[in-house]
Amino acid sequence: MITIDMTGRAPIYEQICRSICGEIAKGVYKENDRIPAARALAKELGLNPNTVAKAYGILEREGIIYSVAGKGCFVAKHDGRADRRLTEDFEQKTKEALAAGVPKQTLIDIVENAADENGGNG
Amino acid sequence: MITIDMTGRAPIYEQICRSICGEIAKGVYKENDRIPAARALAKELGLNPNTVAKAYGILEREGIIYSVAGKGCFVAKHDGRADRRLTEDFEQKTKEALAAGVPKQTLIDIVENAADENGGNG
Amino acid sequence: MITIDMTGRAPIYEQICRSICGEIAKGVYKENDRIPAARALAKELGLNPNTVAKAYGILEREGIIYSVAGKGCFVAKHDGRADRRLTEDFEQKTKEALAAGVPKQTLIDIVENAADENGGNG
Amino acid sequence: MITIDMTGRAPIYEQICRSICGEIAKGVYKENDRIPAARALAKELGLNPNTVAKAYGILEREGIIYSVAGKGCFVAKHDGRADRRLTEDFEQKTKEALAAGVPKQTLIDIVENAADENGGNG
DNA sequence: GTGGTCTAGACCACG
DNA sequence: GTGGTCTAGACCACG
Repeated sequence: MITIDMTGRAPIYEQICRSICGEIAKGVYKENDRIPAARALAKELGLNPNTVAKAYGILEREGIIYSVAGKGCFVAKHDGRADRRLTEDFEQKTKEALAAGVPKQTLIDIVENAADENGGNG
Repeated sequence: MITIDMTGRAPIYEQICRSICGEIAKGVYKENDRIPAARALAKELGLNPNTVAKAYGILEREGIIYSVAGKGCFVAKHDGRADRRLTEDFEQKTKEALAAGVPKQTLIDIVENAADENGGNG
Repeated sequence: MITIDMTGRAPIYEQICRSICGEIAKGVYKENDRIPAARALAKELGLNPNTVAKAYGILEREGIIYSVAGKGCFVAKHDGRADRRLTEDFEQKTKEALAAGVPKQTLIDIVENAADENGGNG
Repeated sequence: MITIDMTGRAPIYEQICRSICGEIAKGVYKENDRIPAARALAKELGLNPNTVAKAYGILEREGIIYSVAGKGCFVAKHDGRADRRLTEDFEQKTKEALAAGVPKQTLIDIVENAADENGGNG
């Protein structure tokens, strides 16, 4: 399920990238699975087709998906890239918080609390 | 020590806001302490005075500092706002990662590793 | 209708903020309605675009509006923030007057008289 | 009792003006009473003497006090000017709120609530 | 000297 | 076209 938050501060194309990586990481989209056609997804989400195309182009350049002319886009061989993409921002913000002097334990507490609210997953 | 990462994606004024909040959280700047003059800080960092002024204006509107006409800007009464500002982004990214299906433990491992690299603080 | 009093002592950007909150409070701008483009409004009011941008930036940071890249600014979910903004100064001045020893009834009389002059609204 | 809020947004000289008008309105300073010497008041409040001098100059120009060379400043004949000064800002903010569409009754409620908190005076 | 405001003009990301 | 950011430079109130 690809969802977009129009009110969010993250660019839409970036949200699409992450959303697709999330599905790959969760195993919803497996290796060599076809992902939704760019135009169909754009229509479904009410987005400009160029925006979805941009997201797919980025994922292809990153080696997370590959495109076959006239066939569509497919999930590339798994090597952790999709998973890493989901934690990149988190890692960046972790470093920033630590650099600002926030104690490690404070961050872990935040993760624990958020996980509890999220339904005890993990 | 207020520092700016010109290569970073965060706006300069936002980095200034966070940097000052970090100093407040660490106790470097205490209640009613004067923070650096906007123009002096701009000169020191090689920035336009308006950029620093924007940061100070935001911090004042948020109640983290207050300005006294002709005197400068000072740290307002402590109430955790400065500390919260430092972990807001981290919390947001934590939620996004969890929502994307990243296991809690993966996030904690990232925090632990980053803390080690950061000098074992925490 | 967004209007500015150039002779007033309130900063222009603050007048814009309040004016927009007034339209929201009156229901002229409803949830998810688009507010005027910053540049168009600046042109209409004879202001520098930056001044309007400052107002919009403040309203967004306060959660009263949200911006969508390339689309414009929109009214955020209603939660009374816009309404509160319109009476904040009044409340502050009320407290100051009472603290200075002005009787409550004197203030109410002033409100009644002003309302009559304003066209008997209320 | 003349008091100043250094963290406040109102200029110090204006706070002095109002504070003295408040004492006059309350009858603490009566007609022809001598008000505190500018230099003494500045020392007591930790202010620049020029700031107090500016406030006294304004009150004299407004006819609220009069100065006698070598003797000091004294309360002028009562004619409501001091009282009006205390409600001027309130009246201004009342008009602004009404113009923004705030119902009269909302303002009266705010006055009532503030008066209750202020100790039921009025 | 200090911060607050505004104009002018430029560049950028996003869609 | 839209808002977001930044530089440059000016003027003002305040003390």
